[in-house]
Amino acid sequence: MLGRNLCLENESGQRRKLIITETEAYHGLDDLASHASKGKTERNKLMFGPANFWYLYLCYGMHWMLNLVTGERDNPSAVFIRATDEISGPGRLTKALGIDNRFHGLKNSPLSKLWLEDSTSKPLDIQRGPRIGVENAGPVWSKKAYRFWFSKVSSLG
DNA sequence: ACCGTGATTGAG
DNA sequence: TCAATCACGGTT
Repeated sequence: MLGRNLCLENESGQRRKLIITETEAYHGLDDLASHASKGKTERNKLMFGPANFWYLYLCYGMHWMLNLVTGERDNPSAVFIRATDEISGPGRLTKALGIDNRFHGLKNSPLSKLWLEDSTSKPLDIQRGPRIGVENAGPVWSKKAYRFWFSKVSSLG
């Protein structure tokens, strides 16, 4: 997903496309940093469904967090979108784009007005490191280098 | 370092 | 019921 475009269509039919520059992986039932690690609940049940659906949840009562379910049914993995070009921070991203729980459970598709597509740019310098804000996920999972980002792109014209 | 803010969760 | 938690962001 890094380097791909996050695309949004508003009520007027205008489209906005931003390059995804930072993501985090949340990897299955074992991942103590993942909502899914405690089993299926009302909030996270979407993660246990098929891949390619948006998973939104409210964090700290204020910030909508945008994820894409990536694991197939009963394999609750997801990718958390933390930043794009122009917008840093997962909460600021959704706020800037007007993304909230209206997209929760919708498919990654233009029909949902929120979707991914290939970009004309490719990341040149992908880096990885520990995920943010998961210090309480235990000594192993809090340190996994499951955050990915880049700063340079090559334009394919 | 601290706190706003409110849904979610599991315990009782 | 209820208290603790929380994949953040802005301010001290």
